[in-house]
Amino acid sequence: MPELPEVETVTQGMANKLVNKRIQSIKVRRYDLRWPIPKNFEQAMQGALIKNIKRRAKYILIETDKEYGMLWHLGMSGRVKISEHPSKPPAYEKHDHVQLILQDGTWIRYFDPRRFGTIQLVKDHDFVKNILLGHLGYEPLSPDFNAQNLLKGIKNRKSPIKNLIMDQRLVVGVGNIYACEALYDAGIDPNCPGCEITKDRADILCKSIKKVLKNAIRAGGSTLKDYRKSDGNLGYFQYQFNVYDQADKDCKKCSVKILRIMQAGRSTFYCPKCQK
DNA sequence: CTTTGGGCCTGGACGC
DNA sequence: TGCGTCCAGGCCCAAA
Repeated sequence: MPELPEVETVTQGMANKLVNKRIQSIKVRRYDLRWPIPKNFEQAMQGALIKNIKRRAKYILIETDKEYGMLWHLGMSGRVKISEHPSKPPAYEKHDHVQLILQDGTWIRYFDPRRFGTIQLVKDHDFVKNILLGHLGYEPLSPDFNAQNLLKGIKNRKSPIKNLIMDQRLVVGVGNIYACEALYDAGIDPNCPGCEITKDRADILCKSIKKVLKNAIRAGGSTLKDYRKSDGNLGYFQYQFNVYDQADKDCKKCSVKILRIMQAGRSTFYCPKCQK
């Protein structure tokens, strides 16, 4: 379920546990992810010192002192398991595809049933070229993502606004859940064509996207501690959705039933009365 | 150029 | 218990 808040939470959790530690051993159990893990992955990362871990869009970038760093993407079902304390790793579970063990005994695993995610090797040059300056749009929590720039991106588009805010080329990290939640918060009909969004409403939508994502990150940060104690998974937490997956339930503001429709092959949930 | 739809995978929920 | 169908949080790519 990783959207930006989940990836941010996972990234922070990994940074806390891994930075300034050295990789002692690596095991790739399955190479055939969405894009295959390179054949030289184990050899390339063996003995690497992890220097820094950061997020860009829904990618996790792990910088090392070697020629290559790592780029992780969780796809639809990817999770990161990490030991609470340095310890011997437990038996592998099905879908544990990659394991790293650090010199202090901390272990970390990439788990992904659907294998829509990936782990790649990247050089610093690639980080910039492919990720930072690639097709990816604004980071939603940065000041660059504002009403003016949002409007510029949608004013000539006929697509529904919901699909536009999920387009990585405009703004990154907003997936199906938070697109629905942000539009509900903003009181905007997800069907509204981009070209019909006014400057004032673009400003409201921008603020709603930031608000919803920040709230989710905060929720992740607080429940993360509890959850990690139990089973070591990072970034999967309960979040109280107002509309997502709430079809036929009463809108919290007006009690009208929440609708579920399909847009570009994805489910959209919204309140037909509060969202115009 | 924009927009739509299919595909990648596995697994869980549901109806019969 | 089993079997079929639908659906799922991302993303790319071909086709219209």
